Amino acid sequence: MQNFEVAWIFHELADLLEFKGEDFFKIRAYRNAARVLACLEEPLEEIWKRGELAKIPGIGKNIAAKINEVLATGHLKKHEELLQEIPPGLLEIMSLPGIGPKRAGLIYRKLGVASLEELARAAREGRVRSLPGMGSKTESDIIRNIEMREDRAGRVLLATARELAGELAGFLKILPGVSRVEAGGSLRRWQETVGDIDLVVAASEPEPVIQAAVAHPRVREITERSGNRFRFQTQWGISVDLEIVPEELFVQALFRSTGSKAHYRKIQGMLAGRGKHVESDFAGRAGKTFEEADIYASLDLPFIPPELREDRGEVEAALQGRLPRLVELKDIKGDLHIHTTWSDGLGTVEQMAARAREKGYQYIAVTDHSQSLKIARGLSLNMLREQHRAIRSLNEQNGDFRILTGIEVDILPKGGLDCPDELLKEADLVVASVHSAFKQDRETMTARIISAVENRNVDIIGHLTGRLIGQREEYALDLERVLEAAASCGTILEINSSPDRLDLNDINARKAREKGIKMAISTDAHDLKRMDEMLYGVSVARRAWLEPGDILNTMDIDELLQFLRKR
DNA sequence: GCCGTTTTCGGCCCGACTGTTTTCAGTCG
Repeated sequence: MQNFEVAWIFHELADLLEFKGEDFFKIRAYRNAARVLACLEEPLEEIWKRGELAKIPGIGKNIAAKINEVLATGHLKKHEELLQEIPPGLLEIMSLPGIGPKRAGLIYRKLGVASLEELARAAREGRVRSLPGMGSKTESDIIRNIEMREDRAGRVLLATARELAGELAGFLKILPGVSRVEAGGSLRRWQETVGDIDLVVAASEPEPVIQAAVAHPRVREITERSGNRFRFQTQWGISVDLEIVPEELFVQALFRSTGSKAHYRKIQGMLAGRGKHVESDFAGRAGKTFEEADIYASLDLPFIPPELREDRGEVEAALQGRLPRLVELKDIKGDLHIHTTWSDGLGTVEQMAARAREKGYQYIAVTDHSQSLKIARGLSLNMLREQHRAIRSLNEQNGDFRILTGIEVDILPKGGLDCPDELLKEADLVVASVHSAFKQDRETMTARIISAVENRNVDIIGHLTGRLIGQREEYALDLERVLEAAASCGTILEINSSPDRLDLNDINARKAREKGIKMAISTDAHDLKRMDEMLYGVSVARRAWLEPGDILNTMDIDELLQFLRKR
């Protein structure tokens, strides 16, 4: 069992207990445990075998016993019992924005509604507004949010899909007779969500591959099968399409699988114009193998990276020799949005810095939350001063690595920042973000954010649109005006690498680039593990056609400090 | 539930917003 699978049980347990109206602190303890377990770097089973579960911070005697039960039996009795008692659909209802345990309970008791589907129907029929405390606005919010969820039904976050794809590909690769395995499709193009995983396998014989795949613990059943293609359902609810081809056809199969359809068709058309075909002209044979670059080269085109293959002008740019030199993970020299134990992070400043060093970074910026964000233990002004003193003294000890003093300052509902300008001025780097009053109207929200963009002390605007993929829509915002303001003030916009944020997204980041706005790719990490998510931010930047020069944190430390001073 | 200790209980979490009301409960970050 993977750590996050154990964590998930406690996460769900907390939701179930919340529905039952259990003690707040007990629920918080379970939530905290789920978070800590999901962030562990060592496999939980190892810690368990050493008998050191209760040594994990946030895990006491009781939760340790429950983890023991989960690892020994594969499930948790208390969790299963609650699932029997409470319809699982209620948890989904509770996860809708604006609906918590009380309202879900009310909806269940008064309307007999226990699933999203039933709730959508009840809302459309105007039955929800009859409940105390709920009116027509709540009703239309419910409908909108359920529709948003339906839109992405069956789609999963890129990071989740990549994890599963990596595990399956690693497994298939070592089978006898298998020479190459790669994921194609939207996953290879690094789309923010994917509908299913496409794996292309080069193997001498398809049958042994499929037999082995079916035996993999993550695989539930084969759902379709035609020729050399197999579709199966996994334990994670993600479908996998497996295409098994002889090695000489691997590259063309991968190329086709990668798509996008529009890009593929365009290339196909251009090849046809030269009397060529992907299928017949790029099948390898004895002494001759092809790579994707050969397909492009036959059209006198440079290799087009999968992230660009969306038919958004990449073929035309390639024809004119104007393809960007896309930013790469190795261009990144530091992380400019990091939380620590001073606010709601799980790692200390020293730990986060040490990890950054291991990654080969030259710097990080410690940007803990500001005073108003109470739930995240936002730092009081005095604590902030104290933290910055502590960081300066740390910097004196390690000469070749720089920790920037910073803050993620809240952009307050009425505009203005949650920290006086004198203090912001002293910090090396200021990220300003919205964490409250998401439902303001477009005009108010736009003015609010522009007030931060125009503040001379603000360097970067964090997660600009506030969306959480599949969970929360972006707030109402005149993006065009915000971009204009950022361009004219030289304010930097963040590409937040969190797999459920990816905010700015590819489209908006490309717009920003066209306006000459610089961007910072940051993880917003709250623990060591999530510092690894930088690659997802980089993938957004690549899909947005960004080059190293567009990105603030590709700068060396000296260049960065000079740049920040001049702003 | 966990944690820490002033060592076995008391503290941990709080203010603002929203949609509904007409004074506030529920939700959120």
